[in-house]
Amino acid sequence: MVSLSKKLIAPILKSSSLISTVAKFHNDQLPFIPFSQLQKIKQLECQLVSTLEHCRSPSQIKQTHAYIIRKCLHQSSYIIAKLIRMLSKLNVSTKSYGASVFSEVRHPNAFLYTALIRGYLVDGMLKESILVYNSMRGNGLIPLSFTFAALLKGSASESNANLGRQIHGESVKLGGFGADLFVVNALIDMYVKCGHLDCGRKVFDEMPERDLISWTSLIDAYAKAGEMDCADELFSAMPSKDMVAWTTMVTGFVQNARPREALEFFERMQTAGVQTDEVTLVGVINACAQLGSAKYAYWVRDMAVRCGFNPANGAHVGSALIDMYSKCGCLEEAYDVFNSLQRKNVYSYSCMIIGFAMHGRATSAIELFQEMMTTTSVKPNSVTFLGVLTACSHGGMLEQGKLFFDEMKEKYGISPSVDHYNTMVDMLGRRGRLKEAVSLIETMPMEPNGGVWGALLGASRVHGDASIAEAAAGHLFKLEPGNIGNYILLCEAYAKAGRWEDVTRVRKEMREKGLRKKAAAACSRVEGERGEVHEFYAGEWTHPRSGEVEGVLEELAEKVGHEARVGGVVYDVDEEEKRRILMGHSEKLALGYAVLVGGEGTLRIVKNLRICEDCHVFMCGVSRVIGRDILVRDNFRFHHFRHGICSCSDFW
DNA sequence: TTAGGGTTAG
Repeated sequence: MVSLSKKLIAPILKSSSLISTVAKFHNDQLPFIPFSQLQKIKQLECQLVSTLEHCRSPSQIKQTHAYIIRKCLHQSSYIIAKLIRMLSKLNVSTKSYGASVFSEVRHPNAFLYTALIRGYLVDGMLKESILVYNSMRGNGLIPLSFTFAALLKGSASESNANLGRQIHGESVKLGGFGADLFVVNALIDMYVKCGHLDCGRKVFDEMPERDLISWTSLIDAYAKAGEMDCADELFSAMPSKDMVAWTTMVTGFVQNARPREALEFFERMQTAGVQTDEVTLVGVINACAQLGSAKYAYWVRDMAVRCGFNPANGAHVGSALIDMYSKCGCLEEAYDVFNSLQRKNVYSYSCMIIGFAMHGRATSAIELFQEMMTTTSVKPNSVTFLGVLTACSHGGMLEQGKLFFDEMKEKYGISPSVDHYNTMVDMLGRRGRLKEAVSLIETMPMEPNGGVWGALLGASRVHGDASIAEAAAGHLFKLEPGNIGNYILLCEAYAKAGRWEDVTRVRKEMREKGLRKKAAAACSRVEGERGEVHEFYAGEWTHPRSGEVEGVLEELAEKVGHEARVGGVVYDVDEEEKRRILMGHSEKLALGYAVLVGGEGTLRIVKNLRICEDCHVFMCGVSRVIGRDILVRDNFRFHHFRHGICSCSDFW
């Protein structure tokens, strides 16, 4: 790297006469640079800028900077702007280095001022960048379009729409940038990021001319706001669509948990002959992860290879693949991808640790974490610790987990988030240490959320502690008034403690509040014979083969000797009807279908809600009688049923 | 010398 700099700078070292000309000019000993030498100096500037562009570390830049000073070119706005930009790109704070380099330039131009503004903005120092802007104006310089674009971006990052509006006004008044696409696109983006999508849309509608960027950023904004219909409408109206626009739609559907439509869009994109890049691929991979279908997972890997991507080279694609394989129940494949990665970063490690944790492989997760800490320079972040703590929780490793929880703050300076507390409550609760869980909640520096109280309620239910369950449920009823699951958990806790009159009271309360299980919301997916995905909804016998599925389920129930856990049914109906409702749970329908079509190997079901106790018991039994492993992914974790036993040790 | 789409979470 050093030799590269020397090679590029070598011609400058030889041109001493030029250098003395430049020095004299900058020291006001020369009124102007002779035209014959001007071209040559411009060439030297270009060479230095190119050298800077090749720098890959702050020390290389500092070295090059030393050359620049020795050759008296540190007065060149062009060179110094590049230098500040590169420092910023390499995460050197502008305040610590860029600003002092800037201050040595006696006549900075608008480019250099803008570079400094952008440097401060990268560091999140909006105030300082405004000060630089003001001194730029004070020196009589006219800002450039991207000066305003940068300042608008800065206002967006502080969610300061008023400032943004002011800056835009100034750009119109001062520079006549009223129709400049850079400025107007930044304005749209600013409004959107400040949460004023309607204002962004208004600007868009009033634009005399729009480019791909105007369209795409608005489409993305609609997608992120959950308004896919509006996004779709805009996309259709777009006069020409490129890869980024298509990808925005694909990832938009993924962000809104609509993986099927994401894949449909991707198919349309390919039919339209649009190229695919890593970003598109990450979207498609995430869609497959959401579907949880192993077949799709293999399809996407083949496609990636066909498109010429080597997952081993791309951190984004690699991490997404690890996550997808874990979520599709293919842990071995996830680990293969992980091992094949040439460069592993905190994402790849975290994805893999979380993958192990999800599958109950606590020891593997912790070993991987320790490997990361001892053999690499990768620094863990809060998500890495979430994975590690989840692993401890699922693996019942309480003492180890407590140690990690303390260390993450003391040793690594990562303060625990509400999610970390959530995991700790789960970990303690699982071991029946309910009082300790309660005191931990009391020490939380932030308000406990529904997850924390839910973990406590779930644990109280399992351990039959009705009074703690009551307290937790009290908080949950306020935080999540429409969530019927909390009422059910409380009922179960009462039932376990034999407090039947309380069970009746809560059920009555539920009826009075008109709480009903949203039947259509529960959905399970399973792959058919050819890898096609079948969806089943609770209580809906609409699948073309549901008659046969019903028969299979009845047969299985008999073989297993299944006794329905009717306690979980909150409808006020007779026992027989309760049994029928339980038999119509989506994961059972999916299971029945998979058994009906037959096949070998692990049977994989993906559910969008937490698996209920009756289904859990049923799956245990069925795994025993059919002699196949059943893998159910619910919204919390994996349940791996084998020979009548589940990997979650019946705690979830 | 500038801009739009992306990876981890019970």
